[in-house]
Amino acid sequence: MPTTVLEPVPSTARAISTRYGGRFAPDMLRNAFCSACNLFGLCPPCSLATTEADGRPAVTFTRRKVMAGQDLHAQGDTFDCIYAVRCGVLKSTVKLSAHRGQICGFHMAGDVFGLDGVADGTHATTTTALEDSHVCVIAYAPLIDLTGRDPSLQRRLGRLMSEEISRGNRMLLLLGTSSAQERLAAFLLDLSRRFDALGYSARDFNLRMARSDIASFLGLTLETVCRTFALFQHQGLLQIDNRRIQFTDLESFSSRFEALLRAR
Amino acid sequence: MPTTVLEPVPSTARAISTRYGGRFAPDMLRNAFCSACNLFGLCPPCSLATTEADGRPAVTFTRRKVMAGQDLHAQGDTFDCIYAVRCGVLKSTVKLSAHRGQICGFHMAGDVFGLDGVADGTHATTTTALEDSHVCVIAYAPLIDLTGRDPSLQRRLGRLMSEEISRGNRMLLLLGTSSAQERLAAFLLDLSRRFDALGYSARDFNLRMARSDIASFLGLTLETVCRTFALFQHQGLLQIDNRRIQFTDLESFSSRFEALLRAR
DNA sequence: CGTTCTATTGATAAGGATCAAATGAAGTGG
DNA sequence: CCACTTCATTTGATCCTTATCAATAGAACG
Repeated sequence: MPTTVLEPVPSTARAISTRYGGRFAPDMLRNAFCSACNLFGLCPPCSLATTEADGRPAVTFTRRKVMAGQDLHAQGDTFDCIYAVRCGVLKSTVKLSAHRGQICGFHMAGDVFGLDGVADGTHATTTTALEDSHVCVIAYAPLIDLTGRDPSLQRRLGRLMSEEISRGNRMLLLLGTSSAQERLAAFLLDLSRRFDALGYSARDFNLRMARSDIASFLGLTLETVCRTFALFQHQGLLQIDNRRIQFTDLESFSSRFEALLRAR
Repeated sequence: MPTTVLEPVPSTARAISTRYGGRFAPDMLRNAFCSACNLFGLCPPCSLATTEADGRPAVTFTRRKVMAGQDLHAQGDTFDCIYAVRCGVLKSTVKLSAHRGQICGFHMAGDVFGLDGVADGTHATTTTALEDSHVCVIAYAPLIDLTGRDPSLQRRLGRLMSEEISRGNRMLLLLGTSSAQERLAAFLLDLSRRFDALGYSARDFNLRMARSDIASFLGLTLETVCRTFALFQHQGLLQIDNRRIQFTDLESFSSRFEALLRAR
């Protein structure tokens, strides 16, 4: 049967975990249903269609817990598996040196990541947990074997990779052509949509990442991110209290910046 | 047999085609060997292994000529095929509006592109020829069918997509963390390496794209690109004459900027 | 409750954008 | 083949956004 295993919510969890290094944020656990995962149907515990004729699981599959601040894998590590987020949030960074790097993505429940390692057999990014997180670990080789027998899986993997290419291109557009305000607005709107898709509030949520992470992701400095938050607040677009964001009017915020992006 | 069909070099071609809109640049034709193509082995005319048992070609495959300045496909067009460059150079642009866009890649002989369309069945970019170009057009659906029977093709397609993801991430790093000098240097070094791989000179070549294209690709203005070229020339790093680039000492140029990128 | 990260805010500087004008290259039609 | 048009490139002057440097305030954690 398709079981949608939920991690037990630790009873000691605080109402709102605002800070990096906190325990599991309960709201990120609530919706960690396999049915919302982009690999739904692949993991033995959450799918009907993943056992071979002889009853063995078709895809090698494990779970892994990553504590806040810990690396799931580092750039240069041998690639042999991809990941799906069960709960928590992680970031992937491309590093050029110890002092220069760029966060190229944040991963939330249901997101699949690690496909950049397929190209040359080593991970091209370092992935780090922003809060205590659980990931599904899917060995890549057996997964690829399975695609030979399962065209729909094949299509889904292809779509996942393609989506990642397009997402990258949209990020290039953002970094190449937009102001700090536009970048931060686009970032917030993306987050908002993703929270919405997971069943949380789209207009009231807690950022899971530090200002410096947002800055790196957007190609800005953390001071600029701070100032731009302050600006949005002064303009009455949103309320910000440390990591909590509350949009005054999400619709108008959204249309305002989408118009801005389209213009010029 | 694996035939390496070459386009005939038009006898009227000028010695060096420096300008957008010229005829085929002969040096781009010389090495349009299928063996150097990233889809080598897939096209009936250049491969042994692409016919079905009944003798039909396994992959639907055509050629297409794109004149300088013309679009091969536009953003939003229905996706049904991917492309490989036979000769010429093309650019892919993500557009947000008529006035805002970002070039996210230049494609040269042997490059495969168009995989961004797999995700939602429409092309996510507009691809335009910078000079008269020939591309191989490979229908995607039959190609995917074939991967079920050809694991090595499957792996190659996966690697192509993954490589594209990584390339995007490296571009994000460049746009997010580098100065104009670093961006232009990285761009020139990348071009140089690609020309080298195709058998051309790595230190003396003609740019196939306008300053404005380079600017868009690097997230700069064309004036900044001009000034940065001028700066490199004043520093004795290279000679530039319109679109012709000649490196004084490619080794030192390369090590200089790779050190710069790693530092800070 | 002090230590250590993280976030905010201010002052200043610099890199690149913008505006503007001139020069140069390529293509066109007489 | 030349005058003319058009588009690409170069260079200059100025402005503006964002980076940098610096200091303070605020959260989290042992």
